[in-house]
Amino acid sequence: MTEAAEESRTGDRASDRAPDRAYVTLQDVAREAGVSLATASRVLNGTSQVRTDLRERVLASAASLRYTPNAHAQALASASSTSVGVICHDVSDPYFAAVARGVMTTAAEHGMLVMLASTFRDPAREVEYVAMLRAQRARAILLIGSGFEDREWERSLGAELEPYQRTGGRVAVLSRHRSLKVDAVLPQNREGAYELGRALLDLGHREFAVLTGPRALTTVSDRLAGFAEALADAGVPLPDERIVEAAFTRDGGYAAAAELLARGERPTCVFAVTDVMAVGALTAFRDRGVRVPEDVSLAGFDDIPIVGDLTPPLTTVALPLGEMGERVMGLALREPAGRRSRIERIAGEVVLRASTAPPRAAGR
Amino acid sequence: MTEAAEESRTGDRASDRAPDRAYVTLQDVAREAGVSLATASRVLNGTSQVRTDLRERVLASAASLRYTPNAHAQALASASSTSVGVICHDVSDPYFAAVARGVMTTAAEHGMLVMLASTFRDPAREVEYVAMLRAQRARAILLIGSGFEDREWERSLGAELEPYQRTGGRVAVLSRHRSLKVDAVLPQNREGAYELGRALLDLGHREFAVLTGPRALTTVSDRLAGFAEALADAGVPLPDERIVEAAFTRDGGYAAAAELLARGERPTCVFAVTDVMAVGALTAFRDRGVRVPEDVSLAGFDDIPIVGDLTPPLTTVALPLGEMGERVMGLALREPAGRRSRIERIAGEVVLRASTAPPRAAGR
DNA sequence: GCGCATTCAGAAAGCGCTTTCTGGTGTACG
DNA sequence: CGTACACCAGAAAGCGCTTTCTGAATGCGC
Repeated sequence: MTEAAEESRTGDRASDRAPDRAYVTLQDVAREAGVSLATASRVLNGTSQVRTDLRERVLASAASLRYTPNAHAQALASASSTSVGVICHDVSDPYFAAVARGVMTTAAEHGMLVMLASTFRDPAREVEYVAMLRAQRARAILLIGSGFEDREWERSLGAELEPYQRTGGRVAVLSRHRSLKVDAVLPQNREGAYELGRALLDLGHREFAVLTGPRALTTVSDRLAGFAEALADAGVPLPDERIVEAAFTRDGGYAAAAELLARGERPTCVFAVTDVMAVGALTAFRDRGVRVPEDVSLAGFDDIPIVGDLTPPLTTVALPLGEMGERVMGLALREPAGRRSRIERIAGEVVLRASTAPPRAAGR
Repeated sequence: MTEAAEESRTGDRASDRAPDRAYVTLQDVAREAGVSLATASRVLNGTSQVRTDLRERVLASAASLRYTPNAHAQALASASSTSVGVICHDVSDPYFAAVARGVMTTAAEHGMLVMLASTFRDPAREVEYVAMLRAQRARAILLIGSGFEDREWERSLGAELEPYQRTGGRVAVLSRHRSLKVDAVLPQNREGAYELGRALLDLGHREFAVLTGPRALTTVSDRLAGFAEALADAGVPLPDERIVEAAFTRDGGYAAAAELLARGERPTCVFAVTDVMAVGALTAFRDRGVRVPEDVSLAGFDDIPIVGDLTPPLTTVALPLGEMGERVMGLALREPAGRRSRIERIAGEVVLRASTAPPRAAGR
């Protein structure tokens, strides 16, 4: 308190009334308005009625002092926070970027701030971020991006999430996470892939290959299973050597396509489990003089914004990415309805574009 | 304190020792370890020496109770926060996504959480977000994305930022913001565009058009100025009707290219001020049967990851987007060196790809 | 006109931490 | 053997808010 004296001393030559160093606190506002702390708080939060003249004095002094409440103090005192956490694999992946856009739109509508974390596909980091977001008392935690089918990982993630939920935290996921009892938005990966398979069969293809990411990712295994099922139902084989596994990225797609050609495989149609991988595959084919769709048809999954601008535009299974983000955020923000976790299924729609065509008569 | 009794009462039938409803607090850890609050805090933060046996007891009970510190309480008590705010126009724009990736990498290295806000190019929202981040006592605020050349906006943004900085907040920007006294990472837009212009002139082009975003964006005006200067230096005209302004997005690029053709203009070379616009333009040309580069050469700016996968791959001015994100985050985290704002300039490098070629002899 | 319900402002008790300040040991030194 | 000094654990004072609790006015009914 001796400092207060000093402050006004040094301050009398400084700018008008701005405290030279420290933040403006609610206390300052109350003092300037000549009311108590409690009253100032009530006015600013509209918590309860306050006589009009006091009300206006508080508002005026808050404005003139450029008061900003300390969100940490508010969070601490009211045990509620105004931010949500979102964990994804990589913001720069167009799939996540599109979903994140939807998430942020809905968050903004609710006045929420989004804390975004990228795990760069490191499961350990995912668990770590959950802990950080828990520490921040995030209102909700959103897990965007495929789960891993890995017992140990599920266990440690669950161990972080469970106490968080028990103390009132909301959790919602996009994509399937086995064994996580949480609200979820589930793109119908299996069904979408099945229908894509059907559509490609209808075009006349019988020689398929698949470029895939790590099968431990639920998204990968679901899409793979759906596609394989479509072929199986039609009695069309999908030999193991026609399934090439690589990183779940553009470069992975490039590498997988290159590997496929290097193996001497010449399918008439290639399915990349994500558009991002398909983009890489497309370039790999181009670099090696394999024309799409004349020499090989190519299809992806997701309908990320760029695929319509590729040459040729990519056949894919369209998912409403932005809407998915909005819905998962919405789920997390809405009051939980009882003990059961809510599930929202999102259907994918096969969109045939110029990257797929009937196979050439000779089959090459 | 009467509750404590009740708690152990209700707790004796419940799960092992987990408090049924509330968070585990440092108090709980201290009690379980049989030490004082202060000691527990010191152990967990390594603030000062603590006798080994006490140390271990604290660590053990923290682990067994799955204690997570309340970040708000920490922030309040220590007046320092562990999160930084990032404001961009739109996460789903590949340019921002790439920069954001770099930002998050560096943030993660420093154990910082990133609060990401998208303004969707609404200046008012930008100011609003600064206020929110100020309330959150973010360690630093990063403004990613072009500034506006708009006096009123600058004034109100400055009014939010100034008190924030005065109370110890760091601010760093990517792109030029007139009149903001802050640390900055500045891509050399003008110089890059100048050199791109030179390179295109060297290919033999003399008939140019430019597809541009709103000129109030500093990034746009800088690139436009640099490009125009290169042409002027070579005595090549750039008539107004060859400059088409549209939204700063992929769709804007599409619309601008369509408009250019609709005007009956037939330049031999088109410069889109960003790759994102160039992507749209490329599709517009394709849709209208204008071949790139046979009928018209097309160049962009930024070198976003996708452009190498387009057909044809796009000539552009490459910027190290990820690195730019890392550097702006680094600037914000590093101790300010005196009163002066630090500037880091980032040079762009012209990358000629297949989307540009010498003009056809006849000039169409 | 008096008692009681009803408003509404202020006092004060936390929220869960960090960080002084205080005081009790143990060791080294005169 | 007593004093000085480290060293380190605990007590307690906040950090800036929200929210109960308290109490002083006011308005109303009978």
